[in-house]
Amino acid sequence: MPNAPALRARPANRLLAALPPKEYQRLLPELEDVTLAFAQVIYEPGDTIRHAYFPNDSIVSLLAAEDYHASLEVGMIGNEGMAGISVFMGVSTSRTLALVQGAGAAVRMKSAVLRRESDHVGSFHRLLHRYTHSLWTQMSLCSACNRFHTLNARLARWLLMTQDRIGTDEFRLTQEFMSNMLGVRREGVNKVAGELQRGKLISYSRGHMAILNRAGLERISCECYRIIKADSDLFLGKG
Amino acid sequence: MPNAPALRARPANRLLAALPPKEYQRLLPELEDVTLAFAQVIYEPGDTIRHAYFPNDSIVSLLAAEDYHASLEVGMIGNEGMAGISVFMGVSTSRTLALVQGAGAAVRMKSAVLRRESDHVGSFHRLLHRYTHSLWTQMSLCSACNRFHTLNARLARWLLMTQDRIGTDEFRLTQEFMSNMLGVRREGVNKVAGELQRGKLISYSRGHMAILNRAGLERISCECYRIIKADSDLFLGKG
DNA sequence: CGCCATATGTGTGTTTGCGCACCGATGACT
DNA sequence: AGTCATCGGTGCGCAAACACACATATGGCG
Repeated sequence: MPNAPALRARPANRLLAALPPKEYQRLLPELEDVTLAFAQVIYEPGDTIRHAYFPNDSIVSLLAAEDYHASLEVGMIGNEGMAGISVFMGVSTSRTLALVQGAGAAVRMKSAVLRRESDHVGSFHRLLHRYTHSLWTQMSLCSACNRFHTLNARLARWLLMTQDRIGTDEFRLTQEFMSNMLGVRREGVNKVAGELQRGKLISYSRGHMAILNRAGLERISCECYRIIKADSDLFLGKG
Repeated sequence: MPNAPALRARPANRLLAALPPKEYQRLLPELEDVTLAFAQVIYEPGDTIRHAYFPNDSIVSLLAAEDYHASLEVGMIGNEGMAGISVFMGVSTSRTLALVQGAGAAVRMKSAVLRRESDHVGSFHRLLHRYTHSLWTQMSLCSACNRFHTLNARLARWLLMTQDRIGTDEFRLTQEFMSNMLGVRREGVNKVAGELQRGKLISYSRGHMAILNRAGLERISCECYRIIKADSDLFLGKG
């Protein structure tokens, strides 16, 4: 068992951490440590989903990709969740593009194992149901957010959500990348990111982003950030 | 059992119809016939979900409502599905606004019964999982559709989806209502609906809409319509 | 050190949809 | 038959974001 995190008493992934210790111990042999590289593609539309990924300090983004020049993030998955939830719902081919938005560590589990372990209504099953609902809520909120809120507010929200999941003040990120997530052009991101930088809320250069003033970003961001975070924390709290 | 559709051999709702006959017979005593009125509110954010609704020829829309003047449809539920899927996922309060977009018949089931009947991994459970995934796909596609496609194409898509679920060429529908679904102003709907009417694709007057040329609408609509329909039909076929 | 792919900054003109204001038409109800 | 709330049509100014076209900066690599 070369890559199994056998010595780790408590998982870094909060979804796994919400499992009863006994359940987690049972899953442990099936978990494999992996490192996710920036911009790595996890699933493409039509792909067979071979593994479910539980990020530790990495981030996986789910994208609805219209074509090469029009994509939009529909879900952000960090240590509060899992990528590959379709498998749990009985569908083993991906409908969305899943790619690594923040490099870092994750553990993964074979789809067959996920199916086996969630094929009866127990702690794991219930947890995945709750997580599905949480991601669902995130999706519908972001849908409205993308429609109604200014790019300013949305960028701030997105940066906050990213920082929450990656856990550090600095991370790799280009304007081009952000534009793909927010479904706008790079020039648009340039404009509002420039404003944030001049306001000393963030600082960036050649793909290196730093959050300087979280409180300031929270003020600029729309309510969506708070609501999504509250819902996410709630489901984990109630396990 | 006053309102039970006891004599109905096969259900009009395709989700229920996809159940093995034996399972359906077992659920039958728990199903209650209801008539849903146009614009009736099924759930509001924060509401406890008391029933799950299986439309026959009615339509329930799930809305993300920013405030009174900014709402957006995030899911459309007709005879292929069920409103109240949150209950299945273990959450009994609604996060979205669910309202009747097309008046008609439905059957409903108490939330407690839904929980009981889906609390083990059987046909019903698996079917609801697949439906959850289908609605999920619809949500993410529409999210991108709302972002990238013209109002023209989106209105055509929405009308087609509505007609598929309501089953007739004519139905009640105002521009104001459409604007709430599509997340745009009434004036915007007026503009493109006027074009469709002049092109003899639809005809409408004072809340009465008629589809005159389905094929024409399909040409104008974006691909999203076809993709969503294919995915929806697929999951029911594979039941 | 110099090159170059990558990342960022900026300008111009156009389109889409918003906000507001208002008019006209009509169906339902008294 | 008259009233009135509802529904539909339209014009105008504005803001956001688009498409396209460049200019500039810089880290990494030979």
